[in-house]
Amino acid sequence: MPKLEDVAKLAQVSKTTVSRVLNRRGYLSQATIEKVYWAMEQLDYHPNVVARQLYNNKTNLIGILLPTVADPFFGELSFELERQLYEQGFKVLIGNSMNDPQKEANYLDQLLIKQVDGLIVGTHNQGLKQYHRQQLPVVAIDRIVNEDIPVIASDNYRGGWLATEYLVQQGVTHIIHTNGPHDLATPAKQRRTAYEEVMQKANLTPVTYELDFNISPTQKQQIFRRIFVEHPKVEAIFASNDTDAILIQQVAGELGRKVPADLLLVGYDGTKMIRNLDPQLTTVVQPIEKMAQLAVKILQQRLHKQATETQYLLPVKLHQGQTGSKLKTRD
Amino acid sequence: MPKLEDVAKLAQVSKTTVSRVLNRRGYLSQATIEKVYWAMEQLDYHPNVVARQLYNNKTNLIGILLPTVADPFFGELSFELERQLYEQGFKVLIGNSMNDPQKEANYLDQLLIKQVDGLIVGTHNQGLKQYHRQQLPVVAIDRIVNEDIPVIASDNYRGGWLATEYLVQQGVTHIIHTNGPHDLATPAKQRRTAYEEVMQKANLTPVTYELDFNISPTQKQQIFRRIFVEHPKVEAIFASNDTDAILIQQVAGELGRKVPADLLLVGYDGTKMIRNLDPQLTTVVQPIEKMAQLAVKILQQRLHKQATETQYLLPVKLHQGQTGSKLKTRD
DNA sequence: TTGTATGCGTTATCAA
DNA sequence: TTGATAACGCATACAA
Repeated sequence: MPKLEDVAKLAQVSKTTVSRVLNRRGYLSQATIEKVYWAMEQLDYHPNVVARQLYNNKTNLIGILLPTVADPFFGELSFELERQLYEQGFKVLIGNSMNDPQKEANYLDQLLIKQVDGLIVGTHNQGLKQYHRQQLPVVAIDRIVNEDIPVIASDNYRGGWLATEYLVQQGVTHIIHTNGPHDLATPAKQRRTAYEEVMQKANLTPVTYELDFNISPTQKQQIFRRIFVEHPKVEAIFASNDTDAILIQQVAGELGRKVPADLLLVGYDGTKMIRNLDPQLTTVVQPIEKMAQLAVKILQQRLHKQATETQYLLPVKLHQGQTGSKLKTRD
Repeated sequence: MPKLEDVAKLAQVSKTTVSRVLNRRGYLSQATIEKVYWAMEQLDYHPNVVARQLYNNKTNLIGILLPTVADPFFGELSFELERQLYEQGFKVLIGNSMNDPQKEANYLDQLLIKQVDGLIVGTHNQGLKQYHRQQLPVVAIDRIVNEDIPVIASDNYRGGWLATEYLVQQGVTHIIHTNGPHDLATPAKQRRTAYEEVMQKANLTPVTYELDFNISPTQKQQIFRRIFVEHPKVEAIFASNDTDAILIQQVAGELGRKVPADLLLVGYDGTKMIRNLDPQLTTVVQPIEKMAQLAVKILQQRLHKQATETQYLLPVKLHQGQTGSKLKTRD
């Protein structure tokens, strides 16, 4: 690999001059500029990024820490984040904690130790005090990590409200909700809060099933079967994500209940992937692209030591497919 | 951020000694070792990775270049690759070319320029001679890039054979196949070859629809509708991937054809995501995890300048769901 | 307009 | 068993 010095020698100038040409700094005569470019081309020279990183004490690397990528929501989120960051000139180091606190801690150690300039986290596990150590700029997505870390989320309360209200308006009364474990500090809990409030306002009894994050689809199916056993009168289910909704639809099918005739179903997330695969699923759509966009913007502010809010809420909307209503919806 | 020198000062030894303790090299008295560890702890010292990279001329970074992550196959592949690489002590830089040659070239420039120690590529665009420049170790997955780059793929011919043969055995005769553009040098073309050979052997007429990679789901649906218009007698479709299969199923439904009663359907890929979402889909399962594993193993060999084969073929199997046969399959 | 010398944080060589 | 020093490749302050 040729280095600055080789170019300098070939162009018969000093390293400094080459560096200047490279970074377009200071005064330079057109003649030398051309000489240097010529030499760089001859040698197929490319600046050594690592050396630059050492000098600038910056890596231009952003770490992304997500619980999983198997869930389409996080898959799409990670994709969008990566795209946005790339456009801003950053490279991305991705870590999937797989909902494993140990694995998350490992990744974090790896990333923190001066490898990344900033961090975007969407992991569940809290208590990671290391986050705000070392002045490392951090932004959280959809997760509350820490007091002084800005959180980007969509309006989960509004999403839960929209979904539940929509079901209530369909005239059904036995509406069940599935959600994550209640001991987790995630904004997604507000979907449940909204669900319960809407239910109570309508004089209905809220019933929430809590599902652990790291259980297999098979185990989930078993829990969903239990819903129908324990609540045979169930008329509608508001699932906390689309994959669960689809699993529920299958389980319902097995048990002889057709959606939406015998069971109304509303999911959550509205990823492109699911909407391509199952466009008829009624679901609350999170603005994933905008969330990623905003996360990157806020991270930039942090990187430039600008002040930021502590929370950002993005609007959601209800995608009315066919699973949430017995009435024929307009096409 | 504390550096080696700070630790040295606090422990009252030289930088060299601290470095020795850090890397367990050379002779050291127990007393100094403990002194140094104590100092490192005091300062919460972590070695500067970038400085190490500069000295060693190695980044421990592997680039992954994939055409898209929206397709579950590549999504799962990228996830598995990342997991395997992480376990081997590598960090991963991911680039999604989005099937855009320009974007791929950009990513490549970024990655090649001495930022990554190796590359795993699964992109479509060939003619990228830069790949084998600079001795950079490269491994290709599911794509033929270049003579001297090892290719990891599953047995696409066998997969196409399994799918087509299975459909032929169902007694149907009008079997249509969808595949990517024929001018692309991908192993996936062998699915088509196998399809055509099996059809001809059975005295049936092969019909293949070619779909561009970067067209929208909506456009794809239109093409699929055309299949039913142009071939009203179609009894079965062997799609080149699962998402297409699912889109076809939807289009068929719209047109009043039920799967499998009025149309047999076999997909390709068998990702966990799709099998969770739609377990009844009959499909050819690619061993994604094993492919990732092997890719990383071969890359390691290349990194250590060991010889490698030029091609590696992994076995596939047919997942018999319910969409590929009118007969009731055993549960 | 261009060049010299120094430092970024680490590791290795050689000497003590 | 330990320490001084050079080197990795680049970019800047300062000098010319």
